Amino acid sequence: MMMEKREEEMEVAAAAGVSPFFADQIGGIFDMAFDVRGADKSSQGFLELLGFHDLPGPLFDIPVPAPLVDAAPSVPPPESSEVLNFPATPNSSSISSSSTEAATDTADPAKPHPEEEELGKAKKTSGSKEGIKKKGQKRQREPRFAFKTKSEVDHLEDGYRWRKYGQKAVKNSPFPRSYYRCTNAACGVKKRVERSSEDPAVVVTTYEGQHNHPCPVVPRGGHPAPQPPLAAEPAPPPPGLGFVFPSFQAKDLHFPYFTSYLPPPLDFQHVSTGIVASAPGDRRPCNPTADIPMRDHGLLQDLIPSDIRKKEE
DNA sequence: CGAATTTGACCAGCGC
DNA sequence: GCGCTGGTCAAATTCG
Repeated sequence: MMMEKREEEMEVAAAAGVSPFFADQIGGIFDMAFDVRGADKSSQGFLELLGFHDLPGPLFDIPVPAPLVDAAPSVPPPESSEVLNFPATPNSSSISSSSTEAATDTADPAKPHPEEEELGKAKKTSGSKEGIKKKGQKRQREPRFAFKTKSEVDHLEDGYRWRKYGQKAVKNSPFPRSYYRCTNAACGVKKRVERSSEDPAVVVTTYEGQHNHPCPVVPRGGHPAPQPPLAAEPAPPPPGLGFVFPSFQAKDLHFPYFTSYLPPPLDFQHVSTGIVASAPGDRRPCNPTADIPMRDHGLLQDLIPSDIRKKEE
């Protein structure tokens, strides 16, 4: 319906914004964008939103021969941004992202804070744990962003543990949409996973909210991801999604045109082997790669490399 | 036995 | 107001 419409629009816009960079600069391997509406763009970069606060230099240098998921149009949508994304799970070969529903305007002073929303989240049945939403108050949404991944598995490993709490059939799609919530009781992050009706091989994952805790990082069915040496210096859980790259080494990854941000959540162990946190010390639990001094350009800094920004300026 | 998943029901929001 | 769809709950079921 309308939500669907909106989502479609967002996705299109996302795809549109991506291509120029990805298609030309990295062979069109990745094609993604994030919807960070609702986030404070002026003070919080996308990576920060994700939990990537201190990212190291050139991030990735992944020889990814995989095909791209989406073709890339050209005019970047005004409100969507693009960010790298990577194959995450075994079988995933390529990724693309798309912004999704507008995370409702957190800018609107009249509307409650995301946190408030959590509390006020309407629970139909009275006595809900989550509280009761005030009447007439629109449901507030956390900033969201989505990305597409060409993968055989629906649920991509991102280092966090998720509990599935629902599944719904999606209109105009033969594939159901699954709803997951972070298993950390204090963490309200959610994510939706669905397959693209257009390309069944493509999994669309939409994250909503930010993790407020360190990631458990214990990739399913595998060796625990090499955790950064945090023991001596436990990093506080970043107010971001805190996506994880359980087992990849930043130096092994390099994306010339996207050196100031990291891609979202994904398990790189199947993309690049032998990967380890690139540097000890100041590392967050879920983003072993981290150290890139980031200037505050708001969302822009996360999306467009400085040299590109200069050109555009 | 606890945790995770499945699944039907219910509610909110939106367009008509 | 009605119908449709997305999103969430929670009981039942399955899994480890």
